[in-house]
Amino acid sequence: MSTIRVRFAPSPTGALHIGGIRTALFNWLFARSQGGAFILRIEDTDQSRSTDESIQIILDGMKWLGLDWDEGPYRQTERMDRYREHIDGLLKEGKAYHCYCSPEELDARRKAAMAAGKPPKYDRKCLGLKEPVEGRTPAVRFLSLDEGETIVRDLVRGAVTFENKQLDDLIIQRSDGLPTYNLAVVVDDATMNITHVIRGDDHLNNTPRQVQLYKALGYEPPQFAHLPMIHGPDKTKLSKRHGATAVTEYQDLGYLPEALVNYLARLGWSAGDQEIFSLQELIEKFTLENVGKAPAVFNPEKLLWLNHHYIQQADHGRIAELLLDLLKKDGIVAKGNEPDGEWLKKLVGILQERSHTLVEMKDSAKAFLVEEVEMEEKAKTKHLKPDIAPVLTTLLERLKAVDPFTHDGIEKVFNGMVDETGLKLGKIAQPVRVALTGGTVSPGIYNVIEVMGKEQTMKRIEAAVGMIK
RNA sequence: GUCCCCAUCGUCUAGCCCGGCCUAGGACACCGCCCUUUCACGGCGAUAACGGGGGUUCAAAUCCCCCUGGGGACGCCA
Repeated sequence: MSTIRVRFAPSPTGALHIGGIRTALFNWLFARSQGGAFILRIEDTDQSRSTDESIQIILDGMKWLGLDWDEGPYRQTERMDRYREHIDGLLKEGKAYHCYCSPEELDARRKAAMAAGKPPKYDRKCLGLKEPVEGRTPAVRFLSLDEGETIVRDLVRGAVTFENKQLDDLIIQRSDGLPTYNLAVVVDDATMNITHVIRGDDHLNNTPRQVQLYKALGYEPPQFAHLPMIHGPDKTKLSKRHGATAVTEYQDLGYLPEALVNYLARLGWSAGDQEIFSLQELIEKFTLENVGKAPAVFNPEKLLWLNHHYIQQADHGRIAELLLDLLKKDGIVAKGNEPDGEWLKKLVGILQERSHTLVEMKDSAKAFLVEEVEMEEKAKTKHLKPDIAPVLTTLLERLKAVDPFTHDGIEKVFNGMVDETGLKLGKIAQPVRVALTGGTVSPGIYNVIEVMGKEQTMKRIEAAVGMIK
């Protein structure tokens, strides 16, 4: 039994897309669950669109999500000799031929065919050519079968039959001498001994041609598994116009990698009723049999719910570090002037359960870190009225005496105030909340006071009383 | 237009392969109630789906056919 080898083969032409990383995840999960190898290969044969920066984005994204690879990253541009050999071989055996048609001519003929209701297939104009065409560098086309049918046995879809006459002679080498995707992918998968090609559904139509190429080249085709697409709310292929689709965007939006992984895993795959999976559980439970066939609409709300879940679960220290990064990025915390680590953990502790993202947490944390609170006008006029000033002043006095300055002691002071004044707790708590945080929304007021500390609490309540007068 | 794929709550899905246990289960969202010092969290509850038509069968969400609908591919992109 040969070992299982799978690969993720992105093209470095921009952001690392949600759909792409989902494909990577499924490949990775399959490899890890089967004890196979996961190979990373960069498909950069299109030199006009590939960039090193994009490669870095791919590597960073995969590392962030914890998808480690066993081999690579290989780059196709480093394997040109291999492609050339294969192409020359096909040429020699008459399984490929030179084509001198220009892209413009081809485009015109393709459109004409479509308009006439015919399959937009290459007309083999150059097939019988004996002499080179003057002044043109040829591309190379693969001579495909025009009779019979090619059957793709797909692990998620079953047998898919294509009539060979529908398939045209695809270009395997550009006129600039570089191989095209269809050739490079076949040569690489064959020579890298890839056993399972797991990729997006949008490649299903390429598969019969690739199968023919494998055979023409004398290779055994691998097993195929085509994953359903991820759609936007309008049920079309997920793309930029649907909003955040890049992995880095989710990172910036304050999502935890385990939330994204968990969410993506459940898009097109399931294991009974289970919703929450650790990476380890995913590895244990992942099978291609449980991959669905229908496309899935990307649902940001559910991702948000998962992110909230993982923020609750996460270690306070880890969240504190991530939070600190965001705080610095926003200039709320200056470099060299970081808050105490233990204190920050306490802050995380009270912010955690109401934060769905790290960015949300950062916004709530701001009031605890700035020198001067920004007062929301509406909150101020509603809660900081003259009649509350004496209450705040009394409260201030009593709070001053609380020692240790912790939740329970603070609570006693408030309860005492409620008993004496006959006011409802909310009537006292809200003004204090506004005084301390500048707004009407925050964690429990005793927690806020404790974490803010005696000094800041005094200062801010005093300032509020001053503001009222 | 041609080819290919797909079809269960608004969304992700379980069930389908091996028909009966399905009065179709779970989750997100939404709505209601409870908890409550605000906002959340949490708890409880409700609404909500087998696209249509034909078969096959004692019995179909499950098997077959057609229709419809949706998607994808049709590049010297990957």
